[in-house]
Amino acid sequence: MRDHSNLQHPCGSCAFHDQSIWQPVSGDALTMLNRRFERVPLTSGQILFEHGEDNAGIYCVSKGMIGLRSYLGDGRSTLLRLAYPGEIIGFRSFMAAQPHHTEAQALVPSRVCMVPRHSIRQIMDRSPEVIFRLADRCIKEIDRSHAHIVATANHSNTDRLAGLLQRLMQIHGQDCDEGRQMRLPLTRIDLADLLGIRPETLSRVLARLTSEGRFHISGRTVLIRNPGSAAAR
Amino acid sequence: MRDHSNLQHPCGSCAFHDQSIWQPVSGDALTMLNRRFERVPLTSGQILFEHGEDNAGIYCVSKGMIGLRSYLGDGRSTLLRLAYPGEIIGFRSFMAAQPHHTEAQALVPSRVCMVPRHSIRQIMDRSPEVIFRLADRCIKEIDRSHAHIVATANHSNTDRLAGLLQRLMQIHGQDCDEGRQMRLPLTRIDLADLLGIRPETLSRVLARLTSEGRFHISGRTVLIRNPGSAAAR
DNA sequence: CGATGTCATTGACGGCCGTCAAGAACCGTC
DNA sequence: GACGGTTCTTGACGGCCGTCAATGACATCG
Repeated sequence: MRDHSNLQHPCGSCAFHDQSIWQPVSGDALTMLNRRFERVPLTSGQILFEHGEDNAGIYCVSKGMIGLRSYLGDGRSTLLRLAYPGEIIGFRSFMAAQPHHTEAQALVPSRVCMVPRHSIRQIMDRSPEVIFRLADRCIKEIDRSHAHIVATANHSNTDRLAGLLQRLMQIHGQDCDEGRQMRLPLTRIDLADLLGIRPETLSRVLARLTSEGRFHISGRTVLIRNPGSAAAR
Repeated sequence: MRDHSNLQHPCGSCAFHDQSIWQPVSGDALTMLNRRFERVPLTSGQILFEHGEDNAGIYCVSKGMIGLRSYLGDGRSTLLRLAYPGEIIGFRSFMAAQPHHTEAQALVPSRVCMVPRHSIRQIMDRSPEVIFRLADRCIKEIDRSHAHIVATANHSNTDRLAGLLQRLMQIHGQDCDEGRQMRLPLTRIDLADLLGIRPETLSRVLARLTSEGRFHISGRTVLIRNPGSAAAR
């Protein structure tokens, strides 16, 4: 449709290209996006941004897994949620025009794609559709939070942990002779944070799941035999 | 600045007029807003919209208190949050262009101001600033959810209930000889939902707070003596 | 006024969770 | 391979929570 249509889109190589918030960008804005777009590799454990830091832009996870933590006044932190490829992080801080309220850390070797804050405004002016894609991600975040509240109120910690392991297994696991196996990408403390319980309790819930035969857990190795049943509970 | 400047703004009579998402509307859009803007009184217990219903527009609470519930498949529901004057509801469904995922119910006699869905798009086209105000409310909702997760992970139910009662007391209470008093605007079941516990447990936590002397609770009547200390905990 | 249904409290009981503390397993580095 | 630090597990214990069940309080309606 335009004379810029032969320009390559920076998200073009991503599997979730269609879902990218930058997908609607074209024309002049696409040229700008290509110039300012930056791929950032992250080692396991590396901090992408810290609590209190000024917003540098919006990040889209393209590989790996990013953990978002909330820091309390006294230095303690709570893992709030995990972000996977296709998800964007840093948008809360960007939209509120405030410093980050959370810390982002790569929990496995990862890569994110960053678009600087100043460029985003210009891109949005030329491609307003981006705003609605961004709003859509906000909605998803709200839905996720609501689902979390409802799950907390209606399911036992055991069942919620089983569901969490199931989801992690889908993403991080690989099939083997006995079923499906993975190396847990999270510490016990982080797992406990996601459920809102203490690490000691988490150890006991894990032991319970193992003794019930639902999972076989040893250290960071998790195995599910007979992955026939797809439903989590 | 414009020849429409003598037009009255429909939110003008609200105390939180400055914060209204419609505050930036002016000119032609203000005329349209005035024509489509509708004040809806609600009796206590009245349902504003139901789960599964199509979105009719965005509502702004102008008086009273609205409860937002999530319905599960089996008919059980969970009170997710309370909305007070100045807060908007129905925006999730509006922005996602989906039917409502929650049910809104007036928990005390209330009034909301509604702007129909079709008009909002036209108003937004003329006053794009409204979009950013709407986004700001999304951010607030996300922040609220994050604070909820952190509080659940780091505070006992007793302390969280004390904090909730304190906040309710600020809004619904009135000073009396002995301190500050209110009639609880929530059933035990709804209070329990907000904390993610069972009604029976809530009764016991309330009894605990009373026996500790932090509150004096009898039925729906709650009293705090010596309201000197302002902090919740 | 009595009937009815909802809301709220209380008791008993088992089990789960939080806390403290000690020890085991795992990891990196040297 | 030894070391030190972190992570993880386990035990003991008190207390809180979920469940079931029964009772009491309250409002509404006929």
